[in-house]
This record gives sequence, structure tokens and C-alpha cells, in this order.
Amino acid sequence: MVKYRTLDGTFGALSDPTRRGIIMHLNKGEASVSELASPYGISMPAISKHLKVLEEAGLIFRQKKGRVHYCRLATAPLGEVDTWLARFRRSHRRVIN
Amino acid sequence: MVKYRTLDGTFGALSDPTRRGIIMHLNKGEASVSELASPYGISMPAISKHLKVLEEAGLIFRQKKGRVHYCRLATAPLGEVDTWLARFRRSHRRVIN
DNA sequence: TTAATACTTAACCATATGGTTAAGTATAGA
DNA sequence: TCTATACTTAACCATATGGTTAAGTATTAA
Repeated sequence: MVKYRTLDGTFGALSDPTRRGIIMHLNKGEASVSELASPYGISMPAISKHLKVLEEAGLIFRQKKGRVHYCRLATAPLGEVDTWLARFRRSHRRVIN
Repeated sequence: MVKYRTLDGTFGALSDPTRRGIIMHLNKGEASVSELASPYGISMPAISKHLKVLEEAGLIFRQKKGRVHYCRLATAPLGEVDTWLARFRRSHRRVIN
């Protein structure tokens, strides 16, 4: 799994259910690390690692306000996945074939 | 990485460039294992493992004709990824917001 | 029947992943 | 200033991943 905005990184980041859950949470708006962690029965360090993976994949960015770290979703990598997927879409292939 | 048609499995399978290459190759039509292997400077067992990952993710299926194993693309899991991604699409969010 | 072809499986290796607990850092509040 | 909060980092562990070489299996061709 490579780092910094590659399809490898994005797909790799999305292959974990906790990270997909975090992404879906963030799709509703920004959230603190604690808020993101609350649905999962895992430790803060584990969440911290997941966030690092998501950040390195360019899927989230953070802003620190006081001691709270707020995370937001970056949709660009998802757009790249979408673009990659487009070539396999039925409708698209119907146009080609 | 879990097996047998899960989003985990599909995203995990797609996180490797060799496997994405294979998928793109198969998008043009069925191909033998040797044909799929030829662009990559890795051993046959390595390719065999990649194909196993793709097969367990439900992304390909095989048919044996004599000693040649032909692989074909199964688009259903890609459709599931597409469905998962849909909620993050601009146009979709424009409808919601 | 013997040898070549097209694979897969087994055994192994180094590194990555996803979790843990313990310790460290930065900010807020008493 | 001292303590609690909201994190991150470090060290560790078990298992997964992606590669290798060597060996095994099935089919075709000589």
C-alpha cells in the first residue's frame, strides 16, 4: 500500500470497514476524533492509525481547535476512484460497444 | 481483508496495481492466465495468487479449456463499489443538500 | 510413453496491517 | 500550578500480503 494520493492508497484505505464508517460519518459533516471513534469498540490509538491512513490517502484533512482535532472529508480521491470505475459501468460500455 | 463478495474484499482486491491492471485487461475480454501475466515482471505463482484474490472477491471467474485457464470479469462487485461511492457524488449531494 | 506446456500449491521470507498498552504532548479548567 | 481531557507516538504482537523458488498436477504434443 503506497502513500500520498494514489489509487492504491485510496482503495487500500477504503478496504477497512472502520475507515469506510469514518468516511460515511464525515460525509454528514466535520467531526472530532472522539466523535468518530465512539461507534467502534477499539482504542483511541487504533482510531488514530485509521485516521492517519485516511489522511495519507488524501481522504480526510484535519484542523486543530484547542485540544480537539476536527476532521473533514476530502472528496477528490473518491472522485478519482469514481473515474477509474467509470470504464466498467454498463452505460459507458453500452456507448463503446 | 475478508473473503467472498464483501466491500472489504473488493476494495482490498482493487488496492493493488497488478490486480487493477488485470481487471482492466479483462474489461477488454477474456484472457488466459499467461496472457494476463505477460505485462508484469513477476512469477506465475505471484499472478496465480493475485487471480485467487480477485476470484475470492468475486471480481473474476475462470473456465478451464484443456490446460489453459481463461478468466473473465464479473462486474457485480464493481457495481457494489459504484453504489457505495454514489453517496459521495457531487450531483447526489446537490440533490440532498 | 515421454517430454513440454500451463498452470497451482507448498514452503518460505520480508514487510504491512490492525490491534493492544504505556507513555508523551498540548490545551483547558479548577 | 496541578489535573483532566483530547489526542498522538512508541513499542509490541499476531496475522495478512506480495513476492520468491521448488515441487506437484493436468493436458497436449512428439
